[in-house]
Amino acid sequence: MASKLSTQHKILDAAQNLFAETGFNDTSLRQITSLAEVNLASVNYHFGSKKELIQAVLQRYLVVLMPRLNQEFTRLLAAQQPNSISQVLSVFVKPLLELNKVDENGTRIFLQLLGRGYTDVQGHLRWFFNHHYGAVLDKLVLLVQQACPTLPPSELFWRLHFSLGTVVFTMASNEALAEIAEADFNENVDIEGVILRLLPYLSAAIAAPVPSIAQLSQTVPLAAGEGR
Amino acid sequence: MASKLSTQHKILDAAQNLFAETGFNDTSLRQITSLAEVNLASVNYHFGSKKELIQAVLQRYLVVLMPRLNQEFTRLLAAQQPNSISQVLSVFVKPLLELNKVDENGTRIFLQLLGRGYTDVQGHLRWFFNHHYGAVLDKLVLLVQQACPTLPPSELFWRLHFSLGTVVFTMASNEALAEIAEADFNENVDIEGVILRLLPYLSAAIAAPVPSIAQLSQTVPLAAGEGR
DNA sequence: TTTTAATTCAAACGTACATTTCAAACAGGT
DNA sequence: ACCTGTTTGAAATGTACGTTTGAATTAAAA
Repeated sequence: MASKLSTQHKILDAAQNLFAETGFNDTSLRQITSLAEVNLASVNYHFGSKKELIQAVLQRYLVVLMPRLNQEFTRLLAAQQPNSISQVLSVFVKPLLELNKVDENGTRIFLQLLGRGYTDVQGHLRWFFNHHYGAVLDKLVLLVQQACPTLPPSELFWRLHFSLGTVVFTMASNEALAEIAEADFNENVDIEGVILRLLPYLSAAIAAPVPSIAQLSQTVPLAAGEGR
Repeated sequence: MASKLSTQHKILDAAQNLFAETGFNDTSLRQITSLAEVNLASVNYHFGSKKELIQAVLQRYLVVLMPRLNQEFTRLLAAQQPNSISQVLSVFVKPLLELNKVDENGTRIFLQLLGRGYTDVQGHLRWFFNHHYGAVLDKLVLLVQQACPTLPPSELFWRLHFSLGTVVFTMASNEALAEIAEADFNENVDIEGVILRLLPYLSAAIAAPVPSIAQLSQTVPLAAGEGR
């Protein structure tokens, strides 16, 4: 402990925590450098710009997580019989929790950052992500398709994004949620506990039956032209 | 068409669209007033501050939506036999779509604003919301409890927040998702379509079976002390 | 018409931001 | 010790922000 960290490392540590908590645009370089106890100019010296700092913060986790996920996906794809949706989602757990080796609270921080990347207006992040790791995600889509062969591709697309929303939002408000859960239900709720609760929820959600139009209009008797 | 709108109305219309698209903090009063074609100072004259403008934008929808939801919840609670989770979630659809009478695209805009309220750092919004409409949400919790009597209260708590995350995140990134869906699947993805897709997903998710510890460690053979 | 209040307007205020600059401090190799 | 390239430091640049001000304009009341 208390080992001498490089300026770059101190910046990355401070930046990730502030980014996760406040978002990318609402965190200033002044907040980062003052928390990191480094000079303001050192961010631009070491990373070039705020934009590149954001990418560097994410990259630190992505270079660990994505090869691990890729390896797991490849293993599952090689199986003879198709995997269940529950099996597919389960392979996320270990690689995600191993991010705690990159940094204390790494799992939570990374997932929060991921959420920020989607909700904040950061077009460069989406490009950065898809460009570097699009192939890995294609394997995931393929696995889910095999697990849920009756699901139309567009429905699968939406449900995967619904699920991303579940995870990302949960991690973003993790602190508040854990407090309430602890106060109201006397429950120990660390990040691993939340992830394990997510699995059955997401499995059932992704594999939910697709109702026909007829079934829909039965439960939701909505006249056409409801809008103005 | 082309009717003379009041300055306040023009500000609200411009503000809601920019807020929904870019977020609260990343939208400046200068963008708003220039889109509304009014003077910069008129925002502070009519609404007092940017913070109060944000609340006014949301309030325009909440005063329509929440009494409608309250009425639906009360009706369901009066039923003799408990309602299914699908029935409970279905009552959201009509009130939400009726927001299109408040403003063209009102449903989409309101849900996006709701998402922004949770992901942007806007503590005053969370207080504002819970303080004014907390009682309505309590009825929802009661209805879901009745629909899923085997679900432990703590699990229900988590799943409702998971579901909130799904909706909020989906709406926050609605634009990007709709673009991709249109490009990849040639699908018309209006807000009603997304809502109807959410219903079976959320119904199955909330009512998912709760796996025992034994079942969990079977699918996820994770050694204790995986983190640092 | 005159008076009075409500609204709009251009301009400025003070603050915070990302980024740049250039001199000072530091490092390792010779 | 001396040089050389790397890193840090304090200060300044220019831009954008929310908010305030006070005069000009409009609309309504008397």
